[in-house]
Amino acid sequence: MNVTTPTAENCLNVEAAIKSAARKVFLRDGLKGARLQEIADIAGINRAMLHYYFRSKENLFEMVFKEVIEKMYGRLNTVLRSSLPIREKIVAFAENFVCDALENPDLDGFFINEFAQHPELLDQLIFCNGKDRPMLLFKKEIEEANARGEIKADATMLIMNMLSLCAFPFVAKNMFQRMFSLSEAQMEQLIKERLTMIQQMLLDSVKAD
Amino acid sequence: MNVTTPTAENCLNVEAAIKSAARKVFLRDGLKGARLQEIADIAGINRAMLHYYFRSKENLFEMVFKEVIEKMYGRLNTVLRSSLPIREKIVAFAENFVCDALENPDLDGFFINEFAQHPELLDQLIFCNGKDRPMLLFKKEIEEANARGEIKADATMLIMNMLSLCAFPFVAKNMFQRMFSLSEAQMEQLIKERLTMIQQMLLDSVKAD
DNA sequence: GTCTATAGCCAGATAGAC
DNA sequence: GTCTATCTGGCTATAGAC
Repeated sequence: MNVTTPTAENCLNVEAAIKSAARKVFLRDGLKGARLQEIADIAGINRAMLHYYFRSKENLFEMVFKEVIEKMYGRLNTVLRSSLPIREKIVAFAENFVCDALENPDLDGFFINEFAQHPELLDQLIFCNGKDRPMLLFKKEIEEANARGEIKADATMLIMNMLSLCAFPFVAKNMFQRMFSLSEAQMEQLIKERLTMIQQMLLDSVKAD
Repeated sequence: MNVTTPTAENCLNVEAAIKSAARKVFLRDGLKGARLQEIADIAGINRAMLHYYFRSKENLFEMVFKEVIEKMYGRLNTVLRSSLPIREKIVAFAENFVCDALENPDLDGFFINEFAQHPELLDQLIFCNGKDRPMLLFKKEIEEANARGEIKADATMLIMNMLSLCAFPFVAKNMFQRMFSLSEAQMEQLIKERLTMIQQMLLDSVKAD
């Protein structure tokens, strides 16, 4: 390989570096909190280059955010579109959600915060892009399983409980770590052990009795 | 009453107006997101006056934040320091937490976010002020109830579950409302109905079986 | 494509008249 | 105590040389 840096290739490298850096910083600090200087530093370029490749901060953010949404859809759909029976789907969802979140610990907090701060932006991305909405499909499926008498649960509440139990420890990770003086590793261990318990809680909560 | 505005009284009024305005804006937008201009507008004064009464933005924030912490301690201690038996304490905690959160819907999200963004600031306020830590006392109480065989539950996990089920719907309020197309009133109604269910889930989760 | 320099904006903080 | 005017700094964005 020659070192005469072909333009197109360079371009891809730089773009990839920027996107990677931007994802890191935006996920940690949010739209308002992120600084272009830091993204440029991490990507190994200067601020002017950021504007050359992506016109504006919001542009860059939107791109990162869309990727995060895609990732979320991906991990949700893997389970929710499967043909598992309802109980196993609940268990698989929790497993899937928690394991993915362990790999991207900032993701849930980022999502919740940006949603709270920029509802208008997120509306478009989530509801107006022609995609199905995994959670609404799942809600329907729960209602059908109810009608068939397989489970007994209010669909909206069940989904709320699933997301609460799965996501909150990540959203409030800092708080819990300090509250109980847990190291990073201990916290991760705890969340892994907790998975079995919350799966059981969720199953118990839909038992027709 | 004369209208010749006694200084001291005026001072109190202005200070109270500022604190009230600051609480509103900081709770909604966080430390970084809040604008002094808006706080001044709501308090009916100009920015210069803010700096006259409170030296800096961070000063003002700290005051508001301390009040929020006090409020939290208040609502937690009411239940956690009571002499209720452990099961009833769990039920009462959930009821207390949810009802208080309904009255201050921004509070939980504010707390979680600021905690995530400024851990250093919060350490001092929470752990170094000579107060007891309600949650740690409660953890101990759970462990003792376990030792006596009254319940069977890991203390840390139980507390995580309690906080997750109680707080997450408020933290992710926006998301849930849009996900299920719920109005403000519907969301409030849902959370009220949900209370009984999460109390039952928590009780089920500590049943010694 | 890459850089330096700078424009332009906005927010927090301060000076100083009244 | 209250106001207007201004300073200062940080950040996004752009102009223009190379």
